[in-house]
Amino acid sequence: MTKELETLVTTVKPTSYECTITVDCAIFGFQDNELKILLVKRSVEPFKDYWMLPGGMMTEGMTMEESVSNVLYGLTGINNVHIEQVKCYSDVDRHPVKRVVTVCFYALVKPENHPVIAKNYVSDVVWHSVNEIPKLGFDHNTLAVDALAKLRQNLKENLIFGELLPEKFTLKELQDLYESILDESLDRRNFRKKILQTDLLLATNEKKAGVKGGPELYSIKKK
Amino acid sequence: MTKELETLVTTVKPTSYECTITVDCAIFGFQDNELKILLVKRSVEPFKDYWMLPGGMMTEGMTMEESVSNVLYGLTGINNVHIEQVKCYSDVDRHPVKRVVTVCFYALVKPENHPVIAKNYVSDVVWHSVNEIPKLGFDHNTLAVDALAKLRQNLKENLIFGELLPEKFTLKELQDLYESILDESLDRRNFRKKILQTDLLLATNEKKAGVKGGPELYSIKKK
DNA sequence: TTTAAACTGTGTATAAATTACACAGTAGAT
DNA sequence: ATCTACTGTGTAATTTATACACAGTTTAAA
Repeated sequence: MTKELETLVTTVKPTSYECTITVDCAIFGFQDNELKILLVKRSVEPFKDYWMLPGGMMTEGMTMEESVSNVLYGLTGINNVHIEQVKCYSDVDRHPVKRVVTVCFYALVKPENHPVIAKNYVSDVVWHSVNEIPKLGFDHNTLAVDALAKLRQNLKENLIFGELLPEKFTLKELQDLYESILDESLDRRNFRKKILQTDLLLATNEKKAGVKGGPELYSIKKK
Repeated sequence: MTKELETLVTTVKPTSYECTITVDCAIFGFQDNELKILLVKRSVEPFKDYWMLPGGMMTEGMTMEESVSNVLYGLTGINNVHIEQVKCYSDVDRHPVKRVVTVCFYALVKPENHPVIAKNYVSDVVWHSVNEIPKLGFDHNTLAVDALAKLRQNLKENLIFGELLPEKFTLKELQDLYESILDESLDRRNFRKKILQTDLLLATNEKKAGVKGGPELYSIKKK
């Protein structure tokens, strides 16, 4: 009981208990008509040679969001990408070296535009299908599952598809993306109807070459 | 640029940067037919005499969830209450004394069963209507708004109403609760139809005394 | 104890949203 | 020139959500 009360009454002092905070990011990309997640292989202990979600420390003077942006920039060279917070994880033993609280985010990027680079404590980087994620280091399987669930939820609620497609895309490509993320197949006519009446897309009056039928190219309407 | 790369490559070491973490909790209760939120008045600087969400430090050896439970226990004496994580906040300057990252939760409790107590750095405690929350200390107005939004979302998606009602309640009481949380009025017959076909409720075959019409009492079905 | 007031409990018709489904036209490949 | 694989389009059927009224029960007041 004393312990509980102690927690409640302790206001923050310069000497208060401190703890390391990291950010981890589920980076999703759409490649070969499939939703992929970016995994990095760790070259140092603990969890040497395990695949993991890319992440890094939250450092002095930076918010978590800024820290995630830096992780993204370092791996893919991308800036200014939309990220979403997924959840915070604080199990006492989740990190073997010391106590580390982590906050998970997800981001959506276009793999083809941003070749990924392995460096420093990362020995390998790969775009991996979300359907068969291997055993990851730390508690990253949990983070990955939660991030994907959050992405699906956001897609259903808000029709957000961020940076996953090229600037100009056909409705078929968009539908493939949706089907891939939601892992279910959608009726073509109904999908088209629904997505067009949201007024989120702009017809470019260009047709995509190289594909039979000559489909219209759309872009995302800037509001 | 050097700073960005540095962030990415730094794996956690025993000497890694550390930061204080707090948990704050939007405690919702249903009282006088209205959704209330529990606010505490702070008796110490900074933000002396401001109303705030109750909160406390995340301490060594405890998860955030455990820390929140302790905050709840200290204020209301309740144990084992269902809590939901809302979001993590990491603005560098959100706390004037030192850098503090906070994670916000919400909890649902029955005010009548749990008289609240002001003690230690709290000089006053009050159940306050969610519709006119005053200027709170720190960034707690943001947390409160986000917590309420999350509660509404969860109510709509999952029909969760946790500990907000007594063990046995009438459909009218449940509807009042919904209307209060969602801040909109619902059709009585449609509400009844919808809630009964979810199969979440159990008719007790008892009637509530003291109210005209003699309404049936229901309880939440244990699954 | 009678009456009035306030509530409970119930079903159906209408509107809105979602789903299922087929064929003619166009571009690419042979 | 022809075949193939794709695009683009509308309507009917189903499901889901909404609107709405009256008879029965209990309490409170006369």
